[in-house]
Amino acid sequence: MGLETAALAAIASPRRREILRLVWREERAAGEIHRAMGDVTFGAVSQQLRALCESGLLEARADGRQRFYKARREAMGPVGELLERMWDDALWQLKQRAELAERRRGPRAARPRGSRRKKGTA
Amino acid sequence: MGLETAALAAIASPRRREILRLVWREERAAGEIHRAMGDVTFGAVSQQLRALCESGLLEARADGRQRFYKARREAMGPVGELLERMWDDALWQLKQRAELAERRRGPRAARPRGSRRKKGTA
DNA sequence: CAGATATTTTAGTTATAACTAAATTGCTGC
DNA sequence: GCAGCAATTTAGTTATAACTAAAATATCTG
Repeated sequence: MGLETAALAAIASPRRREILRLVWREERAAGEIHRAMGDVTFGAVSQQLRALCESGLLEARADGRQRFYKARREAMGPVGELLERMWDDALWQLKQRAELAERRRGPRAARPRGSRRKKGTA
Repeated sequence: MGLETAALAAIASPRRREILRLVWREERAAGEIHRAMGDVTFGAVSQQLRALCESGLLEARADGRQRFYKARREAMGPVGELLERMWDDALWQLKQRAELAERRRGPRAARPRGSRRKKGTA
């Protein structure tokens, strides 16, 4: 099997790189991942987890009310090696941190304006 | 020197990958690159060339009214090796082609609405 | 200088990614 | 069943990337 384009898209985003690093060697529950990331809502993390699953880069396992995620390293091919090299590189770590800090000033407000629909009451 | 984040962003985009491939081993004029790509305006190509230069992945050389671009392979580190492996992979090539075709149905219309300003006549 | 050619730049548009807050779903234990 | 926690989903927002068409810039040629 060759290289996955999904893997390239994944590693282009600091946020997704952060998730991948957390679940690279051992599975973690969604909430645990969220807590480890800070400054982003649970919902946002859940969305990224779904995207990563759908492109085959993560696998999920349900246990009780928790869901455990783990990287599918074999699906990433050479891109995986690249990631590992990155994480071992001290200089790189600084850069990644800086980029994440920038991203935190991204889409911010999204303040609610109208009333919320109730789906079940139609 | 370590890995450049810019390189990751570059290889995540099929369009920029295409440009990089064209100027990987030998320099090419902007127009030549544009003609080789098809289905995109010269302006769009020029913008991508600028972005790639600014992130240090290409170098430019002016000669008469032409501008020649060439990849700065040494700035890409391990990402460069990854790209080379991709281009040698037949399966990958099919995928890349498909993705470019999709991207061609991206931002399309941009039809003009108002009159254009004339900068020099103020 | 006028015209042709090569490229860049600008202004505006569309599509999309990433996000938030709130609602919803699913499981557990009382 | 209902309260409570974990996680997901939804609807709407903001920021941004990629693009087009037109205008501008620069260089060469007669």
